[in-house]
Amino acid sequence: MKYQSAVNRAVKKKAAGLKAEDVYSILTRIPEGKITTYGDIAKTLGHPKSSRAIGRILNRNPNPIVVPCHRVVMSDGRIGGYADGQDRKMELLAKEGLAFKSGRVKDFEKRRAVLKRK
DNA sequence: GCCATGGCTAGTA
DNA sequence: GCCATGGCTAGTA
Repeated sequence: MKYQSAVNRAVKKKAAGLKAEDVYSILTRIPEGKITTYGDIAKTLGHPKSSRAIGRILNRNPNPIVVPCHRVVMSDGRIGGYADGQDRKMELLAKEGLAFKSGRVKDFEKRRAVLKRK
């Protein structure tokens, strides 16, 4: 996969510039009891294909106290990852009033926050 | 290469 | 399931 990575690099170079700070900034405005998705954050920041990169950024969340990254789940309502484990993530969400059904957030659509850039 | 994703398709029941 | 994506780091030279 040599040719592909060359192509990828070219494409990446064009798109570049996803700031961790912008990601955290959006997160701090998601209220308790609401959630969003990796993809929604990516789109809001103008990088519709960078959902996975968002996950990587959240993984190194420097300050879990002020940045509630447990409120970010997958696009299909599944829990998604968490540095301290999925169980911990669900525990926190439950505490904020969320419920789960077969591995997914219950009433997923109703729980989605509307994101605004800055 | 690895990954806290997502979207789309084939293939089963 | 498959694979494109993009940010990042370990590990080689």
